[in-house]
Amino acid sequence: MKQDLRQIKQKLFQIYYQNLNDKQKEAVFLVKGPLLVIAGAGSGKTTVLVNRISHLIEFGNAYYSQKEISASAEEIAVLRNFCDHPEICTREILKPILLSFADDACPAYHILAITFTNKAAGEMKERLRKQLGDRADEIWAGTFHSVCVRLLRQFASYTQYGSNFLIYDQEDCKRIIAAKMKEMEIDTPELTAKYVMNQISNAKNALLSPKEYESKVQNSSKGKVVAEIFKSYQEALLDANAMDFDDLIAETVKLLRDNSEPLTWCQHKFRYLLVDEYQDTNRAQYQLLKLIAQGHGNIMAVGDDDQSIYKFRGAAVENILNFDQNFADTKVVFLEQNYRSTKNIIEAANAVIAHNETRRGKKLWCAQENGQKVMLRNLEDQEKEAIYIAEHISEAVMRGKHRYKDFAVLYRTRAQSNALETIFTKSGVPHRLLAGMRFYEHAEVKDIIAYLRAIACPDNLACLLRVINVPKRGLGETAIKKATDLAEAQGKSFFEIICDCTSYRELSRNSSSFLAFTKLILSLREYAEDHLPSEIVHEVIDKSGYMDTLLGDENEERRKNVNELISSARFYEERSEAPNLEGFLEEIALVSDVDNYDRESDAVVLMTIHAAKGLEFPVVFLPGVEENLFPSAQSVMRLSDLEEERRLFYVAMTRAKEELYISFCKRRLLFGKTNSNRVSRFVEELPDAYVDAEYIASKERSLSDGYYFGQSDFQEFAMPRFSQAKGSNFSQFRQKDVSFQRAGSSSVTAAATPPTSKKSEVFRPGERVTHRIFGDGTILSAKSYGSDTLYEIRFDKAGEKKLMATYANLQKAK
DNA sequence: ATGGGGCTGCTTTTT
DNA sequence: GCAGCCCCAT
Repeated sequence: MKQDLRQIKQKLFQIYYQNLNDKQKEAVFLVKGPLLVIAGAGSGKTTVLVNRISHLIEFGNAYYSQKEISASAEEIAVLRNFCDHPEICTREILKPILLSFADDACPAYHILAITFTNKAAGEMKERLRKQLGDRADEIWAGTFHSVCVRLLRQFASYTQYGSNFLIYDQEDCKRIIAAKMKEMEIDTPELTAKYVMNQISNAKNALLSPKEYESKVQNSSKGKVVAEIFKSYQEALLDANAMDFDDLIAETVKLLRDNSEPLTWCQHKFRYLLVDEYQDTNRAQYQLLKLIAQGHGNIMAVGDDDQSIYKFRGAAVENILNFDQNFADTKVVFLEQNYRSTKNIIEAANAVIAHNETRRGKKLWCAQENGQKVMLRNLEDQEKEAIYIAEHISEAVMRGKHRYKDFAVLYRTRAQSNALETIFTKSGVPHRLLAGMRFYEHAEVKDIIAYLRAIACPDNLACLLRVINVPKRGLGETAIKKATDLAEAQGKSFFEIICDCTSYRELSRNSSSFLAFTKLILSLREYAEDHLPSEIVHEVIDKSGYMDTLLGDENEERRKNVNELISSARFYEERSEAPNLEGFLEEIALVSDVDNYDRESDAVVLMTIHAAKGLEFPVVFLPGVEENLFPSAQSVMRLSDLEEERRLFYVAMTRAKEELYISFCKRRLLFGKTNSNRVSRFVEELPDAYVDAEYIASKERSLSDGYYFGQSDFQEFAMPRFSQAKGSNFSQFRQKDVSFQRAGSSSVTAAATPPTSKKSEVFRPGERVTHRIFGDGTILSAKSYGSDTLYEIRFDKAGEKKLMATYANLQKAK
């Protein structure tokens, strides 16, 4: 009987979550102990995370609980009846019953959910709020960095830092490193600030202190120099009471590793851990999770080893590959059903990623129809490629098949966006370029923020130095050097010294400039005491003289960005209970970008593949799929790098829901040089069965100079693009590609012989014709354009169109 | 102290 | 092809 009741309980939970598939349910029900969820692209992992959290809060371990359940025979009969008739079970009916099975339900404030982006955290909170109401706000949901900041401020007394420490971004850090290197007179050309910064970041990810790092690199002269820079860099940060992004994690690990009180606090506070995008965690982040999960072991990691594309930033794929070794008694659930894409796309992506050796091994499947094959296209150069994409989009929009916002163009490097943007603008295709530059990285924005920081903490040298001569106040390098030297010698802060500059003979020459600056900062600080952040920004621009640098037509973009900053301050003020400058600065330190991807606006999206991770689009274009570009030239030397490129390609492919267009060029202008690259090896890995390799090499008649009309005409001259598909299969395409390689760049066009396009038949007004895409129609007019003819045709279904005869490929209607 | 001119060197970047 | 850096002339 008991056994029976347990089965009934489980069956009822199965019904309650009938919108999830079996694997997803498994990931929701297995709440105790370590769980690894390998979630393929488009497999509904956010749904799983959200449902798991609300399940934890409402039912705890109810599903697998061995807890005694008491029920009368009557009650059991009722429940059994529900089991037999799932169709009558609404969630409202089931919920009170299931609540009576709850075991060890977990209050929301005992749950820690970690994501990688603020956006992901926001989306998760949003969905949780829908399911749980206000309770959702008690969940600790945030990025690794924001969670660490919270802990570090709370337990600052255990660290070397004050609780109001600053967070330096990469640019701040690079400046400091570059300055230190200059100071140390390092002139080894291969030791760039960038390289050193990377080394230091790696060391911090490996939780090495400057000292430990030094002893590790004893037998490398380069390493020894880096160790020196690392040491003085770390001292500079500590002096300024500042941490870089890597410190936020590493310092938290140290805090919990070396102090039992904060550790115990965390372990009691966070009874359940959930980590999203686990494949992107680094070694320090793993250590952090390990520390917190120690004891209860309730950690759930969701991720996809095949989508690990941030190794260059320190992500350790091993974390997800070895999760079951790192956490004892791990259960693993594979989410392999893809709800996003059609079969051809999924199968093609599966085939490509199967070439990777270092992976768990997973095969996506989908219940959707085959859909269109993956379209492959070869073009002359990046401009023709961009025109091809623009045209295709225009035509599809014109035919009413898609809207602009259904399209995404994803590329490997940002440099590729130029050609695309230019052509899109010329041809009137509405588009938005994503992440051109991150908002908070614009110099004008950073300048103003530095002012704000200088106001909030006038003893912070870096902020003062950034703004002391912006706009120009006649305080150059030498004047500043004198003041910093004095500060050091006197054991006073830089700000104190320059306030008191009349007392020092060395500073007398610049004393009026120094005083003007200190007066400015002091008055701004006074102003800040009783004004809102947005007002302070205004005041800063007004009183500092920064306004002058924003005037004029050429500075429109800068003005826009400053206004954007003011808007974000206002936005912060609206949401915050007690808005103040410190709060605003805290918020923007960990938010790199105003999330400006507006799904609603009807425009084609252009972005890097990295930026597209996690997103999906009905139609995806992947331009520039060529050797040396994708995979990038630097990545082909090492297998692990090449495999990361393949994962990137896999991520790109799996963004597409319905249609995927891959293209590559015969010639490509990159870094001011024209190259001829072979088609990417990844394309060769696509099985013929899923690919439509229409190969219209130099038959870019449509793309020849004569074709390209101005903005408004452009969309009118539609033409079928895939009319030559018959008879050109993929293998054939490969052969042609080889011959092109041998021919060299001079005879590119010659080697790539187009399929012969026979001269079109001539039609007269009134005649019935058939078009491959638009179907049957009647010719309205025929005008001669040089050697070609422009038809006006009224199609029965597609409406009136203007088409050029040679491109339209019209047939006499039957 | 500052601005212009030549030189280099270049992926990807959730925080 | 262009941005960011360094050096030199003002």
